[in-house]
Amino acid sequence: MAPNESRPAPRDPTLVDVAALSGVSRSTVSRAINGGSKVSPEAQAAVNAAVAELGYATNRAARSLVTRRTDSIALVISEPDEKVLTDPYFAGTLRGLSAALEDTEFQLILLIARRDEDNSRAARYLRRGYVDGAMVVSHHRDDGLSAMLANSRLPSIFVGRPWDAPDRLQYVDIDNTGGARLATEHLISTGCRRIATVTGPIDAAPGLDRLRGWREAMGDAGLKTDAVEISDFTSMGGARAAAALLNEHPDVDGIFVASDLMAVGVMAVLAERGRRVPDDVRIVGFDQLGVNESTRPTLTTVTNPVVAMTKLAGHLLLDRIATGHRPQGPVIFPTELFPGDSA
Amino acid sequence: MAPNESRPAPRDPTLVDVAALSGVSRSTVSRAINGGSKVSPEAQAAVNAAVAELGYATNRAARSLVTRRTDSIALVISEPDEKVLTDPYFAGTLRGLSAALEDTEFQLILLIARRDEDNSRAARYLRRGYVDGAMVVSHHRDDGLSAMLANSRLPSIFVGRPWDAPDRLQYVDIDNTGGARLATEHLISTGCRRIATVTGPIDAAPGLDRLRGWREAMGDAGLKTDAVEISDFTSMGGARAAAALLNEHPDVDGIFVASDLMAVGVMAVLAERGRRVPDDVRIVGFDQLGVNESTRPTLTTVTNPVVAMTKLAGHLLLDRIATGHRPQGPVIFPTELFPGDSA
DNA sequence: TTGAAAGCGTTACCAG
DNA sequence: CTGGTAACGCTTTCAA
Repeated sequence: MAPNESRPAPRDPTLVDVAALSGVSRSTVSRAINGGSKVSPEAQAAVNAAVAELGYATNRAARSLVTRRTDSIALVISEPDEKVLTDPYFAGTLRGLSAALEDTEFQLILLIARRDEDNSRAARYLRRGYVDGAMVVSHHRDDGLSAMLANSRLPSIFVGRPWDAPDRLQYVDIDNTGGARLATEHLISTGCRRIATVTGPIDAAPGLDRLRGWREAMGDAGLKTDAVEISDFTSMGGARAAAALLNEHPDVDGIFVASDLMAVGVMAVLAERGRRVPDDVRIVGFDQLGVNESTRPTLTTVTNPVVAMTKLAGHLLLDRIATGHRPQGPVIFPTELFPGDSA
Repeated sequence: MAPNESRPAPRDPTLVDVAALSGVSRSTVSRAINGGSKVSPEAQAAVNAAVAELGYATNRAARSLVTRRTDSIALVISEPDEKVLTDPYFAGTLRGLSAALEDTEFQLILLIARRDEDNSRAARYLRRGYVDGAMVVSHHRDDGLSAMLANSRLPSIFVGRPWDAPDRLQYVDIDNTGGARLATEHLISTGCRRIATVTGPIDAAPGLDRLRGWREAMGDAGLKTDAVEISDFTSMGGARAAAALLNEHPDVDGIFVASDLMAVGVMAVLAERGRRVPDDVRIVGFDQLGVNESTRPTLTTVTNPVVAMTKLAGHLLLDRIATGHRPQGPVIFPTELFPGDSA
């Protein structure tokens, strides 16, 4: 090869190249590539062959420019404290959405909205039209996400009931209240009478709902509902809450901890103070995302089908994007008590 | 408003609109928007005002079409077993990269490459040119990622030494071997003589290197290196390994566990079998990503600055994308022993 | 069923 | 420093 002829500009193949090689027009190639409606079998075959031979891949930007779609959807995580990202719950949402997008052309764009900075960064991004849809998997009262999306044309779905306009926004959720009831009733049925709860952040729905479930069950049983520690879904937070709890209510004999991660911290403090689980204090957690199996004793907990739920949420979102349907009512997943040795 | 005049096609504002409003040409608007070189202060101001008034946002697709950049970078996670995604390590990589992209126009595209499926899915995606760069944060011998990227023009960076062509691929890493030595030497110095190790997967560099560090330290001290359990970085895996270990080597008095998550499982089994930590068996973990604080006793471990490391990796990658420089040599972060009560 | 042609909104080159 | 003009690669009418 002559030195100067050897580098014919390593340009990626385009539609034109495919058209040339397959002997049809650009238009036909385009149709063949997208679902092939109104394309003769011969043309289709020729195009397929050319695509394979050339290693052709559509230029998303060019397509996007004309279709006005981006083929990408955002997973929005709004967390004030970065540490929280450590929760296996988020890993679950990632897996669920990832699974839903698996056989599609959609790509997953991760949007982490730290609240301490200008909280509109994520909102701005979403509004700019850089994604075809948004799935919000964590969201707090003051992040403005639900209000913004309720007033936007961007298809969205919340995992967990949104703070504003839950009637106009589509969401999936688990039965947090029911799950918390289940947990609390289990403690009651095994003989606990002085039952406390360690809650998640109460500026978000899950924290609030699980607290409500505990209250309801306690009320129904005629038990006092004064032993409440508000925490943050982290294991450190759980430890702090447990310490406070033992100081203020030394007589507790059961604790409903609103997440397994917090329960780890609670159990550690209990062990430190010489309280045996379940003999002295019974514990029920919430989430069943793996950590419940690695505590000693293993944790009795409430199931939380995050992966299935976010996968469904992903499908619902894709569906809305494709059909343009209006938001449907919420889908609520049931929860169950998951047996362990801590209660 | 007359019914028919009231909907003037709610088209997003474009460069043309901005140009019209600010009284300059499209070209000038474009320059003003991108770094404003060769733009008079007046023009700049006029454009800024128009942009603000119109709420103009660049159309990424159109820009991408001509610049041939996508302004997005992929975070690639290649894990055979989905469960592993639960590791706080991944949350750390997400935070690090996310932080590096924070003040840029780049978006983070998450690519989860399950290995059981056609393992080329991720590779194909990367090769198609849909991202400007890739950061691989988990990678195993058979996933083909390192070989593919070594032969590709796509700028990439590995977090953790790549399996193939570590000399041609850029990477950042922690001193796994050194950290493991540190841990093991600490066990030795506190009097342990029968020291086992529970390793990570040995088809990936961290698992291998931490095992090597243990071997070196043991060899230097003239101790036997036969108590090795190969595991998988999960806490369940750690539990299984511990059970096997206690059966085969009941006389162990120290264990270097290659990750804190596994250490949780190990400690649970130890507790079950009535072995006290640290009195009967001393434990040192690896990672210090939070879980070390929530075990009882708290875990002595080795620091792993994932967030800082991935953040730096992100900057290095952006730098390469911007300048086109060739891959630099690796950057290795030192590790330290982090005190706890388990050793 | 096919192809020609007209954009989609931006950047980049060049002359002024 | 500025503005005109030509791409960038694709989809989508509209005729044929």
